[in-house]
Amino acid sequence: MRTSRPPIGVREVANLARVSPTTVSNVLSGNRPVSAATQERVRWAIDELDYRPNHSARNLRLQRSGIIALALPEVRVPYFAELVHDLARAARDRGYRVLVEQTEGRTESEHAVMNGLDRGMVDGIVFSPLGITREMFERRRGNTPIVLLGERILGADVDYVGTDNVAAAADATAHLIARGRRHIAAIGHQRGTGGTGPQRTRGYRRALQKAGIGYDARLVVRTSTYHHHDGAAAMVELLDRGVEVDAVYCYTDLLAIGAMHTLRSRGLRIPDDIAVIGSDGIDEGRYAAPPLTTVAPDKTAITTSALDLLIRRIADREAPARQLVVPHAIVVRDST
Amino acid sequence: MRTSRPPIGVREVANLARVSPTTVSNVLSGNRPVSAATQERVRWAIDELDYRPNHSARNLRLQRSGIIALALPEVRVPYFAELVHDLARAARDRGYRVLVEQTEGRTESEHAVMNGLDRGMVDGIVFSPLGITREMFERRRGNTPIVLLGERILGADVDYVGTDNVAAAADATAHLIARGRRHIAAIGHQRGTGGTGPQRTRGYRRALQKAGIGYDARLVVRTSTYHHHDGAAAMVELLDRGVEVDAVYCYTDLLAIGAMHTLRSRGLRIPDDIAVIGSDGIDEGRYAAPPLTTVAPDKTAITTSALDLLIRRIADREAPARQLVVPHAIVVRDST
DNA sequence: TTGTATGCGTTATCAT
DNA sequence: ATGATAACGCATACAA
Repeated sequence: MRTSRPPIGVREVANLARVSPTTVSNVLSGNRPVSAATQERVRWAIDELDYRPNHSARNLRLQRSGIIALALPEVRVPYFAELVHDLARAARDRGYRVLVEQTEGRTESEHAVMNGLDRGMVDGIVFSPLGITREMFERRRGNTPIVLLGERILGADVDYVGTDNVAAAADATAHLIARGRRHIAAIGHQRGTGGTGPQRTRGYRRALQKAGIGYDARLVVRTSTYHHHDGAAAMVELLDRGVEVDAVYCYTDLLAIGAMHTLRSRGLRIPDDIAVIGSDGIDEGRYAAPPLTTVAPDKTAITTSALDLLIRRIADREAPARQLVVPHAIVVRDST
Repeated sequence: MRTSRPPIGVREVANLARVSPTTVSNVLSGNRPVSAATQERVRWAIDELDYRPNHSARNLRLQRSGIIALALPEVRVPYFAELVHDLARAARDRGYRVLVEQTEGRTESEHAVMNGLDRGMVDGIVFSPLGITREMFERRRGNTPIVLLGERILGADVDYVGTDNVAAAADATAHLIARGRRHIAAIGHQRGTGGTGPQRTRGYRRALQKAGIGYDARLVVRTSTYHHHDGAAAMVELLDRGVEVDAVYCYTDLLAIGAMHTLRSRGLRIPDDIAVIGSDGIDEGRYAAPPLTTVAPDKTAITTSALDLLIRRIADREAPARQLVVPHAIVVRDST
């Protein structure tokens, strides 16, 4: 079994087919015309020896790896899992494979990603950051092409694809207001001003103001991450504050599902007692109890645009940076 | 900005530090002792030039890429997303990165994975197959180390990590029986005899038999995949068959959550009217309505064992193949 | 402790 | 249409 054969390279194939390595290479790449007869001999030899090109050598020569990295906080968060899925699909169609790099919120990892990982390991990076600042970006070393997702670095000269977080939050909140709710809570705020959290809080406040509803800080609950349990815990905290609440806008679907878990266990009816809207549009929301209303970005647009920008940037590093904003839409289900 | 500097290699660093490329290499790898003074000069030069080793070149030389592939049907299925997460974490600790290869159930993709993808692209593959047969394995070309997950190829000389599917199914069924249920359905069977589906059906039947409960084919529903909607649809079909049912064993948690969705929309109470148990132990189950009882494999054991086997196989391709069975346990929640 | 020379497997340039 | 040769950037065997 598993007998270790000698390594087969273009040379071995060339010898067997009685041609030069160059010709073998050309048969494979189609870079130069090769006569039909020669081509057949070469293909036969390739098959005979079960030759397979060596990726590393080809990379070294071509200065490209055919791999792009997708850097994100955690794959096990469904939104990111779906992102990996979509991007891997789109990438495959364009001849790329996807390496997954989890930052898990570590600043050190985010730095490493910004600085391009190892040289030659990937041709480009699609990066969904948590806490990248403009300063971090500008101190960036290495010139691996990179496209930022979700979190815009204001004023930075960098390719970016995302949604309008402020508008999305305002739309979500307005949706609840349109449903007749007046005591609307928000779950998912985070400290700082740059991240998506604060942006969403801004949209939330904007919608309240537009409707003439006063802002009550006790209705805004911070979370450290965006998992189920954060949403569940935040909802417990919110209820325990004793403020009147008849609706909740959650900054991610996972938070919303966690929050609904708490509501159910407290015997509260959704949406009768409290309406819930999430944000992300993950599949899990369809099967939640009740099915979750959510403000969903056009995910296909995100992945294909990100890939397009990245590939353009790989081809031309001097091209002007582009910022793309993809549309979002409210998917109404039973939770509101 | 983005000015394209000349490429920096060991040579450039060596020149600036007034040493040979060898010494630079040694400073980086620690393979040979280097005097403190020299070391400092080299490090200074590295920093000065912002030198970063070229991955492709190093790979070509060392015949290793530092990347392992995780091949699976779909990342967006939570069980697999959690697998990616865990494996990526474990891999990072051992100096590997993870490339995700989605087969999406295509036989052609599974073949490609079996045959080792491109030579030199990855050092090894962790493969969670859907429809690999023993014959496919034995015709396998290429000798990229591979570890199979979940689905055992009987009699094949291949490294493998998985659970005892028959026992897990029997335990799940027995759990329902212990809860006093007698009309137990099964959702998730698939055609054939080799896959995990048929194995679980076997365990299900075994438990029924042991309890003296007759087997009724109308209680077994096939699904083509393992998504929410398959579970929901299967449950609709099951209820429409008009057979008496007081419990359901679903072959994955996603199926179970989909099934519960149908039950809720039909106004059936869980577990009062129908108890539901799933299989996988995904996080989503905790927040389902009601929280889902499940038979969960020791996921940490799976990922770390798989990685151990793979690394062992990378180091020694002649080592005897090992089959590892990791334990499973029933996590009791409210759905039963 | 450090340096010189070679080759990993491939493709591009320059020749024929 | 095909071949000889060099070079991608690095790490090692061999020398000093």
